[in-house]
Amino acid sequence: MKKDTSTEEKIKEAAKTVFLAKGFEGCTSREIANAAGMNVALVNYYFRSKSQLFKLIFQSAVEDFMLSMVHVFKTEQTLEDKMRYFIEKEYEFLAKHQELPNFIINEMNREDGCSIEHNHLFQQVAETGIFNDCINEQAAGRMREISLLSMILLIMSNCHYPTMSRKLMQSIHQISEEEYAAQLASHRNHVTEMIVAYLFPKNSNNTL
Amino acid sequence: MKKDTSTEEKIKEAAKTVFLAKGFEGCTSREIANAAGMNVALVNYYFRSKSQLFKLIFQSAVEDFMLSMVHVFKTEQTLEDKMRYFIEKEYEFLAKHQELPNFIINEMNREDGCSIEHNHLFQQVAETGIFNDCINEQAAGRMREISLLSMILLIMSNCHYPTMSRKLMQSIHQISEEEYAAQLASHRNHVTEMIVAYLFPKNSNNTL
DNA sequence: TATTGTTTTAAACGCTTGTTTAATATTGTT
DNA sequence: AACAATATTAAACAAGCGTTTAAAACAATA
Repeated sequence: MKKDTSTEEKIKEAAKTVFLAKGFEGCTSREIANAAGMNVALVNYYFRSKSQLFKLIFQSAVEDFMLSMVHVFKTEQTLEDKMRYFIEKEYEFLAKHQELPNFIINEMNREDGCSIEHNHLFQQVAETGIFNDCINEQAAGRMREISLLSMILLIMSNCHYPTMSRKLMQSIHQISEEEYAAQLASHRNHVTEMIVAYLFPKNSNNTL
Repeated sequence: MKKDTSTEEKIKEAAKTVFLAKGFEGCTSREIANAAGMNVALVNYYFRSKSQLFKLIFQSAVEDFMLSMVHVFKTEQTLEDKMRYFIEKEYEFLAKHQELPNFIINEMNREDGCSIEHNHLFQQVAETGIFNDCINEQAAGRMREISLLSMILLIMSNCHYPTMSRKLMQSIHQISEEEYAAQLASHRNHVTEMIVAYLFPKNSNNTL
């Protein structure tokens, strides 16, 4: 039937690149078609509309995010080590997908923008048992009493924001892309130690 | 001469509201004109073009940000108290200007987007002596050795991201706007204690 | 009141947008 | 080889975009 499956896939890939870089309103259907080396009409032939194609890309972007989370939380380690490992992996992941956090947050803020189908994705994270682990450790007095929301916020703030604000920080500090990447690596250590020390006060060995 | 100065000002105010909510590409000249209760042509009559008007709004938004910073750093307190006070004021400020962080970061990432004129604004912050204070305290061993960039990143991450990700967090945790605002208030305390404890290890009295 | 300069308007400009159409090229099936 | 189904194309569509125009309304001055 299909002459070449790759046409549909090529458009999808091009769309992902363009949408992630510029957002829904920041690009055109023709731009996506050109990036895929295809005719404009093919975008709608395969995906009905620009919005529909965007929704597809958005959902898969959210999934990418969640799965990178799930992978870490499934490992067998102490909760503290999971946190350390998670932050490490998150920084690695974000180095490869710089635009992702901004992309998702922008889209959620846009009117008529996409939203995430809550049940399916969040359940996967919950199934790793990470939240129960936290509650148990808190009950045992080995972890600071803190809401799940605050804990997630602490971690995501310190992982995502440094990536999202790259251009802003480069501008403020007048440094190159490479220098900032290097700074990020050392910042990751600060973030890890700071968060772990705060969440697990008794274990922490504060070294100046 | 001018029949009513408020026409120009009304357009500017409407533009600020609309641009902050939707970004440059997310709105139209007509939308701004309508929000101001004016004719489309008047936007270009007073501001030459959509882009020129946007640049004006952008610069004033960046200035708002910087000035709220400068105000805090000018106070007479210990460095640690300045940090506490700064985080407090930043949360207050962001509660009133929720869209600001996202607005600035998006604009800096957009191609052909605005950039901040570095010298003028950053110098004002530097003139408060905050950076010298840090260097001095570090030299005296009262503050952790950490780059200025990392310090700024720590603070901004934990202040800005919780505001920027409001919609995302509401969606993940299935909570209302009011509930999230309440959570933010308690999160601010965690952030303050965590950062202060990390930056000033000797002074910190970790209470679980 | 007549004249000037400024402010506001409705309409139009050329261009780009997302989407559709209708014709053509390509493939798979018999 | 002939036919049907799919894939691809160039062209067109109406709608919306930022911007300009040229005329009208208004205010100030003399």
